[in-house]
Amino acid sequence: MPMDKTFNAAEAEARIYAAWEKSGAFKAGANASRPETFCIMIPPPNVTGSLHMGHAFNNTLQDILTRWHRMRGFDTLWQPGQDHAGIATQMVVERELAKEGNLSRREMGREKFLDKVWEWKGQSGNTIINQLKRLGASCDWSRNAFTMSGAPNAPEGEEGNFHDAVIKVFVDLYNKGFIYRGKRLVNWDPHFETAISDLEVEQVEVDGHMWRLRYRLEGGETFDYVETDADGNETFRETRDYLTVATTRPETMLGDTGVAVHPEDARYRHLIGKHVILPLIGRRIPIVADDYADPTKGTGAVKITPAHDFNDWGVGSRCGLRAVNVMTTRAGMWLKDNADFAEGCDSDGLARVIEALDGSDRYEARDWIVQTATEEEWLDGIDKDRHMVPHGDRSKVAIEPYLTDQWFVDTAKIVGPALDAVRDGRTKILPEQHEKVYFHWLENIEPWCISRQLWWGHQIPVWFGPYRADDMDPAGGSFKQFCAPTEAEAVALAQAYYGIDAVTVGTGPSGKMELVEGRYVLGHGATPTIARDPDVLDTWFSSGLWPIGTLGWPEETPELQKYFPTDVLITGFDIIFFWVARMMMMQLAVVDQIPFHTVYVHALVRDEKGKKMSKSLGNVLDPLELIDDYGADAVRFTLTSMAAMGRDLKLSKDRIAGYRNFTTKLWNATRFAEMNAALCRDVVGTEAARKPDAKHTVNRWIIGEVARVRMAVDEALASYRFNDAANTLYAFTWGKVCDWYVEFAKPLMDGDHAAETRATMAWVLDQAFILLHPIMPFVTEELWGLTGDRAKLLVHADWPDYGADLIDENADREMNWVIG
RNA sequence: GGGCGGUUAGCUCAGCGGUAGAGCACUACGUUGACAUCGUAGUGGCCACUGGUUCGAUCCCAGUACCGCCCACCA
Repeated sequence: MPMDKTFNAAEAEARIYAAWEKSGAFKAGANASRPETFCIMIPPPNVTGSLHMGHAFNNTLQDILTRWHRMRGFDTLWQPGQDHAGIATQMVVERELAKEGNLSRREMGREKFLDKVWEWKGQSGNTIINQLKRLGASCDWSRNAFTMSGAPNAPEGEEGNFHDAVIKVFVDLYNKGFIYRGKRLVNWDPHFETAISDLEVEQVEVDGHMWRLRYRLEGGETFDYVETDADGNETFRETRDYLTVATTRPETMLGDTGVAVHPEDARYRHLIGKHVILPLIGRRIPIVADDYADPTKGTGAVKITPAHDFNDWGVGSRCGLRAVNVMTTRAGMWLKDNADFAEGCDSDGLARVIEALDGSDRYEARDWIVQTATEEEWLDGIDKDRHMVPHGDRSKVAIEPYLTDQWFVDTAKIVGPALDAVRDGRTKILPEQHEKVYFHWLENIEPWCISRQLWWGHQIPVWFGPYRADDMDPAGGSFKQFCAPTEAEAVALAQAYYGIDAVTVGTGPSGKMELVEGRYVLGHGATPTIARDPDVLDTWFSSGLWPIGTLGWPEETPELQKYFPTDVLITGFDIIFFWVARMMMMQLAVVDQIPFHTVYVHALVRDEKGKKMSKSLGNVLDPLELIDDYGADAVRFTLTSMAAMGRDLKLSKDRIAGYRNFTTKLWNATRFAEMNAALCRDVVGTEAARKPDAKHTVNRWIIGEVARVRMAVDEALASYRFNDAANTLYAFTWGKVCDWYVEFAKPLMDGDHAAETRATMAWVLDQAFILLHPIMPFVTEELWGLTGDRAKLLVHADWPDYGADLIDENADREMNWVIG
């Protein structure tokens, strides 16, 4: 039965993928015939996720490298898995619960909610895996990993030890002094009510206002406000009894504890040390000198709100200003029962703002304050102002700098080795331009806030208890920390610390301290209770351990010994900081080895206008639809051909259609060979891997072309020039084999050269299938199966290594004369 | 404010110290026995601009313009 005229991708792909899996073709070490290993760690997609174009691109490149190495006989592992994605997943599940009219997260409580999340993961967690299979990804799915596997509340079927690895690393880094807890200003997401890291904040330019407020000097004092030009000539003079400050967030004035001016600013320096009276509440706040105040900006005088602004926090600590928090975790105003806030305020003013604003949203408070300032004439003016406002990257709401206790990784202490490894070339980042970005970020690294006020994640393995009498925290107020991998070990630490066995575990640390003979001791009869920190770790803390965690660390598994350090990490530049830099730091800190020797950073897949594809913009191309329409091979080949380093790629359907046609072209060249009994199965004595002994110029020429393309493809892939590999193969297959060789071969199918031509054609096509296989595995697999008895071998096809010795210069010359 | 990238055919993009390349689109012709998801032939470019290096620059260097991105911040 003759071949169909086209490759039926829709029918064949699922069948072929199932056959690959059934044969174990993707298992670690499959087809290994040499000692070298090759290992790629998949960037774990969110377990809530579904395949988008970026995944398709990223995984196509990984699959090409993986298949190429596997075919060459490397002991190969492409390690798959998913990330639990704390905020994203919690968000999705909460939304689902709301849709179904369930209890809210808080109503159902932590344990029940986590059960729901696991349930949800069980239902939809395989979505992305199945989608990756449709792409043709040759991962070893039997090793599929999950960043929450083995967590205490994980259900049946979620065994694994990733959780153990995460907890062990936390404990290790804690004991080494690389992790600490501190009260600091953090980026607070009022929607999710959690701290987030600097990286999870995105600056969004918004139309806003700059309001100028007048703060009266204490005691009705006046001064002459004088402006001068560059030459020192007076340009303006006015007697004032106030200072004007400017702000884009008037509601924060309730937390002001100072006004800063530059120490050299002639307009104000004589006022340093005096006080102004905060409108509304009458708080008396000092005028302080600090370089932060820039005489050229605004009015030169800056209101200082240490509890709600990062810069102001710095000024406050330099100048000894207290921090007054006036907001709730939902960014409403917190004024009632707020002792810090009430301190130093006049009682009438206090009562008034509490009445008007307590509990109200920050933006309502802003409006009220502006309106009141207008009515009471301490609003100096309003300017329209377009400025950047920090937003949560998930919640899309404006974040608030917020004063809380959080856990931090002291990144400065572990960043050195990660910098050195790239500086000395043990790890290369391609394209090189990204190394600069990597260096710049790491050289200026800030402490990493790793605690999140979420439920879905690895709970922080620290239990709090009261301080012992002879070990009081000099700062006071804090709790003794017991950091241990398990509750039992934490209790043991506590027992040792308190010197008694009767330590209980509760929901809040307790145990009374009493003053006895000048020393604090645990109260008579009171037994100390310790309680675990309810917070969880930043998702990236666990995914930062992906390379060792997926290979079984801390156990010395054979896979860990064999495949670590891994070889190449393929990822988009958008997570260099989130993930790559942290994997470098963490692997080096934990096992003192680089996680991979090469980082290939690819560009983003964008829409036709060059915008990042995103659901909210509605400009996404769905790779699965494209696979349905054009076949996985066409999608893969398109992405590969556009994968030039360092430049974003914009997808068009026309282009994909073009590469779908390419698969048809290859298919039909094979069909021609079939009609002429010029396939491997037809050619007696021809083993696909052996070059036929050809005499005719055309045959000698095409054999040389095959050798050339094999060398070019290897060279391209070895240097990660995926587009070169694809375009070389395209030009070879279509431009050389189909346009010229098949045409020249037609008349040779009868006559003296018939046998050698058939053998040559069979060999050429066979080689084309092999060389194309990493990029378009489905159609080549199908063709391979059709053309010979090698179907079962195909997945393990041996990659050829012939070279220049197959090139026949004389044949080249003759053919070039004909082809031109 | 700091940094990075881009500007090449109508469109999307490769490339490169020495007659400018691909795909798509377009034009004309073609039911040749692999393929109309095709074939043959063709149209189409001062390679952003200005200087410099060079025997020679689209390519290297400097600057300009516009576009895009990243980081930091604007009280």
